[in-house]
Amino acid sequence: MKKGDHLFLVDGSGFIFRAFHALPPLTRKSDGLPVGAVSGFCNMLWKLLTDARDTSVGVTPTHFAVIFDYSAKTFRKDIYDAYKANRQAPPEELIPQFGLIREATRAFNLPCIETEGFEADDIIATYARQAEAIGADVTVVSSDKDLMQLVTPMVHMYDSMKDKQIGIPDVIEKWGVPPEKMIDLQALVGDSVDNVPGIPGIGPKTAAQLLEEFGDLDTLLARAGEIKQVKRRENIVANADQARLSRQLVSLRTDVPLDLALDALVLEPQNGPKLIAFLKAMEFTTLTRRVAAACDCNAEEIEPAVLKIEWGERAHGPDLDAGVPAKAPIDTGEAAAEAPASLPKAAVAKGVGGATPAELAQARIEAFAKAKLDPSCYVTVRDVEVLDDWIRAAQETGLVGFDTETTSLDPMQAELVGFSLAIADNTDNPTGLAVRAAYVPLIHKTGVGDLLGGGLAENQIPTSEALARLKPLLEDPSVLKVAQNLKFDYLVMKRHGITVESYDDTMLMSYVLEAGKANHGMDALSERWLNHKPIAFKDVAGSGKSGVTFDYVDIDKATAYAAEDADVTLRLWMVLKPQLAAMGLTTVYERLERPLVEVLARMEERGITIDRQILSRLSGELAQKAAAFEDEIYQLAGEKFTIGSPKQLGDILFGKMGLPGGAKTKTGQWSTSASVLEDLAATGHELPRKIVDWRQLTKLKSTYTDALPGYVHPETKRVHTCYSLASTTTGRLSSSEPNLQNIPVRTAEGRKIRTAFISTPGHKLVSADYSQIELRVLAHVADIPQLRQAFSDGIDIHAMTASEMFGVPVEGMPSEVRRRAKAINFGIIYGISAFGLANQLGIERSEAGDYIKKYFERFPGIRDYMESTKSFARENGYVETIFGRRAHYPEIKSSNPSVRAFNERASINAPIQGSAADIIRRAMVKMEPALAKAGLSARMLLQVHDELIFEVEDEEIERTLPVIISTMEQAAMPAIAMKVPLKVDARAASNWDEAH
DNA sequence: CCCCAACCGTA
DNA sequence: GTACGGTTGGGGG
Repeated sequence: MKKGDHLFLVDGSGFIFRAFHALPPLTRKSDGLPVGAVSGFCNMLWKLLTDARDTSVGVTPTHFAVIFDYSAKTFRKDIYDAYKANRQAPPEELIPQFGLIREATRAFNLPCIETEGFEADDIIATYARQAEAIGADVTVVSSDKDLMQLVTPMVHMYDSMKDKQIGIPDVIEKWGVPPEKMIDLQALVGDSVDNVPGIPGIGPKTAAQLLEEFGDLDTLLARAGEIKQVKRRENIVANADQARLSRQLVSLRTDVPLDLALDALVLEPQNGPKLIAFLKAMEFTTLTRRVAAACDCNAEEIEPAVLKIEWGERAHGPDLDAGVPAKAPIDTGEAAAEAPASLPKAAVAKGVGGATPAELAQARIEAFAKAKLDPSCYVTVRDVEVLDDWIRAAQETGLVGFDTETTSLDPMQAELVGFSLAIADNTDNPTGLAVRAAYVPLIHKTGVGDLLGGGLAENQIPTSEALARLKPLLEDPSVLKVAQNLKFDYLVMKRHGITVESYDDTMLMSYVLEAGKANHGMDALSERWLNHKPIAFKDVAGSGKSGVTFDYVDIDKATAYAAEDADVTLRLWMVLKPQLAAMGLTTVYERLERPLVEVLARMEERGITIDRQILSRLSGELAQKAAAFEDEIYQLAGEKFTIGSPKQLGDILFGKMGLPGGAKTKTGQWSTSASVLEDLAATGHELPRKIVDWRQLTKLKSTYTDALPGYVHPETKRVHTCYSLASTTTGRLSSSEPNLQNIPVRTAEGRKIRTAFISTPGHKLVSADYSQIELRVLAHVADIPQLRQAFSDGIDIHAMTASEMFGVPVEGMPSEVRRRAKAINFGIIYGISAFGLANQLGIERSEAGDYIKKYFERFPGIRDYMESTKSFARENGYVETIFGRRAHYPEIKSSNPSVRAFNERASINAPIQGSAADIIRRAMVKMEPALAKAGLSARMLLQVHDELIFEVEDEEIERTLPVIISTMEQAAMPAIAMKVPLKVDARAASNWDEAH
């Protein structure tokens, strides 16, 4: 930006309120979505962008941005708790328009800006002052008096509804003071809407008169005694502090940290088709025609955009990513990763009667708790014509419950046995909801006892033919597929060449709503929400020795089971979806859960190569070493026994040999845990040490070197772990079959197992891990100055802690001192207790208590964070991550002190662990588009909580590392601007041990 | 055959 | 002190 340029800053949030009240007849789209303010906004933008010269502004913009309020929580709230406290929730019709106006802004190819902790006005002030300093002209598109303090000879305001420019004389005319005195005037007058107190009995006229007389607020307050009017004098003297506070509240900040520099606001040419697609979706016919004419496009040929905002959604809580700047500093692929699915029309356009989202959700809950499932609506589909009818019905409804039946719970091994579809005929009237469902058997066999090996049962559509019909439905972005634990079905279908597009997952919805509170399995959800106990799998397929795979289940029984599953899933969606909106959790679901389904599915499908030879050699070595220990152990014990049995071992150690017992287990047995054995070893006994070593060797052998080869897939020859998206309270993933998130790394012996995880020829494994992400998150959420500083400066965080606490200089610090500080730092993350810290460090509990006290003295903000987190948890029963994910702790108020304390520690930990989990989730969602955009072929294989592992072609490694690193480091953006930088270390090698 | 307790691998 | 999953031994049915 240079002198003579002209910057337009639009107050987006202000516009919505103003337009809403100024345009009385409520404008609605055909489905009932209210769009009056959006319409006014679009017309205004178009006018300013095309012929600002013909308005009273009289100049053409060179730079342009639209600014929004981020959320109600700003620094002003910290100064004055009551700030904007009595502002009531925006009217129902307004709510969806906040998101739509952001979408409109992006459709106009304009940057859409908001910053956490600041109001739009502060951002506008900051940009305006920066531009002015360069010598550029500024037009603030708003008529809000709060912005009038910004007016100077270079900065004008513009009231777009009255087409009136506002300059210095206009401010004086309206308020009786020049712009630079607006702050003092507002401080005296106050603002009842925003709850700025001001001084009672003083309105604009009196304030202007007083400022005229005394010059400014400070002088006025200092010389208030000179005021003749008794009442007025008393009021001013009594409320001087209130006036000073008010001045603070109304003063706009001009030092807001900005993600986009002024230069990035340069006006870009319009993207005609993109804008037209949006305008068509909004049904703004006049403006669509105008835009089409101006950019020489044929509007007929352009499909309406799929709106990401639906009526009834996002009632609370902002979409943290709503303000993704059109020109993000780093292209994170955010747009590509955005929610593909939208509610089908039939399910959307209701609730226009004015019910709140919470009321809608409650009505659904009640309706579905009463509605009965009707198995007479379940059919078996045995020919293609009938299947086509079902698929056509699903296309028309735009919404279908979907479930696969297979021979295995492992999606990489499972054979597709059949699938089911559920269709709701009258979603507009949930009380009278009728769901019909079909099961399509594909490869069911004849009777189990059939000695001929169970040939195919008759009258089943051939798999290839059925899938050819199903594929267009599953891949149709305009039909929403609803499944329970979709990742499974997604992978099964993917292996048959079908990529499911547009989906929702009821398991993930439940997880977002109730993590920590409830089980998210389908049967439990059904009992909870539908008052219906579904047929148990073991009742149709048996279990254990008498169990069969689903292809041996009788088709009638299979239909009853499978059709019911699809029915239940669809009903659960009807109940859960409105709750997401009502609870303000739609964004968490759409940004952090749903997109991961396919990202994880692809990771699982890729798998990773392990070198079985290395493992088998290791296994032999471990067996030999363990055998040697066994001999010595029997010798020392004086008899043979089952070393692996804690009970028998306890008898030997604490009975026969008479060693002093340490801790007890919860069943009252003497504990034989490693720490107890280490303590005994330290007192000079030989046996305990050998037991510890034996345990390590046998653990490595049984859990890793022996077990891993069994997971190698017979065809791909790779190991395909299964990630669970919904099994932790905090938001972390978990990995199983095999668990690749607990491969040893701490001991040299254990690390050898990592050398068996290898890259394919011509490739390397790249491991990229966040450095100290949880401590960084802590520094961010608790806002600890020393921690923030240390991370910004790249200082050793544990040494810094030690130095703060013990006064030891970082240079030449004894390692023991640092070790203690490190244990304390970890303890803090885990919701520290003196007991736990003492245990960890092997010190007295009183000494550990002293450390904690000292720590809190040096870092009082941490204590504040812990206390406020606990009281939040007690009050609400849950805690939140920085992205709004909830973790529930229903037992936080338990009368059992140890249960209560445990829940308190967990709720202190959850926002930290969970925010870190959210950050890496975001990185994973952004990663594939980022790599694709850079033209790289790297494949993401594994996630280990703070680490991502990729397989990268040798020639691409140098170009890939920076993309991976920056995607991970920027993952919180733009939803959250972290107060500390995130740091990622990455390296490449031919095996996981060397890469890590 | 199923489930639990104890133990231990990871972040 | 947080969050997981896997293996083993051992008890109950």
